[in-house]
Amino acid sequence: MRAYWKDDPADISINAICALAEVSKPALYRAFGGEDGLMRAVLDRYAELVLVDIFEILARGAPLKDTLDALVHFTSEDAKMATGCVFYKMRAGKHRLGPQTRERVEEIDAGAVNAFASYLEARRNAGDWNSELPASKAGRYLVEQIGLAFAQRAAGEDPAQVKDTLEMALLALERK
Amino acid sequence: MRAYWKDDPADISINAICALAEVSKPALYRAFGGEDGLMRAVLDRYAELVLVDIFEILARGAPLKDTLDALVHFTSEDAKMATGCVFYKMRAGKHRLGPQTRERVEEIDAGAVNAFASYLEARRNAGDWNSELPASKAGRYLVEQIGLAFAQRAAGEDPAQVKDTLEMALLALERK
DNA sequence: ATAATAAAATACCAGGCAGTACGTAAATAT
DNA sequence: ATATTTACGTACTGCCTGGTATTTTATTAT
Repeated sequence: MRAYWKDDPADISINAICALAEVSKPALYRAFGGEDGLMRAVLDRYAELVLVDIFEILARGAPLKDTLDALVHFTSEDAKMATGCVFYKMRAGKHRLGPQTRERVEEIDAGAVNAFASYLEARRNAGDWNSELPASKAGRYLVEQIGLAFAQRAAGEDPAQVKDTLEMALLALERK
Repeated sequence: MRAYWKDDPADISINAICALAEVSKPALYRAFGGEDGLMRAVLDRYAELVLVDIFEILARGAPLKDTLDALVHFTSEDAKMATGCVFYKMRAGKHRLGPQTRERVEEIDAGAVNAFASYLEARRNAGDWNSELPASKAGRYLVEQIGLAFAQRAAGEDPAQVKDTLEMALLALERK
């Protein structure tokens, strides 16, 4: 997971992972079945270890501004996300994934859109979000913009600039 | 160029290109020196064949709304961009590029930010763009958002959805 | 027509990849 | 204590990669 996190999953070979983990290759194959199984397992672990933080931010049910601030901070400033996000890295190279990993990526993607949409809908009912935008469209938009920010971080861009871009993009939620 | 355009440059081998172009491998090496030289040459050709259209849109000096509409249409609806943009594909996998191609990518990137910024500055002077945003920051923002849209197209997302996302993102230019 | 030269392709190189056959060592069963 | 099973790593497979040495083909000079 750490290797996939620091580098691009597409650039890390099974051989390299075995060396890093000090595990024999057959041991890895016995445990995970193959590269697809390993990546799927990594993604599952990453989801419950890291992505859960994002869902937790939404679950607080805080006012829109606070929530967006927290998301912006987590995405563009949190030190542990300095090399980007495993989920979004895999999503960016979706066509290279095996079937198991790909399916899991799509599940998480859909789940994230949904979680954002539900949160926004709740804020709309709370009178906190005044927009004619369908919540589902806004949820999709959030997922994409956060993905862009993580891609920028993974590319080594200045966190301040990543933050600028993301904050600008999120202005669209308050409009229309 | 067509191969890099349809697929991800990182997924197209020199061997595959030689087969597609019906050219022997040494012939390709004589002409371009290597993979880096080939990609750089492709990028140059692509710039004068396709990217020029974007710069041409800006050069018209049309009102902001018209220009943004044209950019949105070109990015999210133009049929020839259905598989994304060679430049942005290379930029997305920058760490995998050779030195020549990488340098050219960075030049084009900087040039694009500049062209957008200059255009916006001109529209500000024309009283057409009322924003406190520094033009350079807005230029960077535009480059990133167009990149996101092309990445979505390359991933096969519904053009209508790509358009939605990009149009939402561009609202940020009118705000603040 | 033949010899020298230039151009171009075949066939190869080392290295890395995902994945596995197989021999060996450890643990369990009798 | 011995036989059987289970776990495990070495060493290998076939394949593909970017890049090139060598041979063959075409052209030019004599």
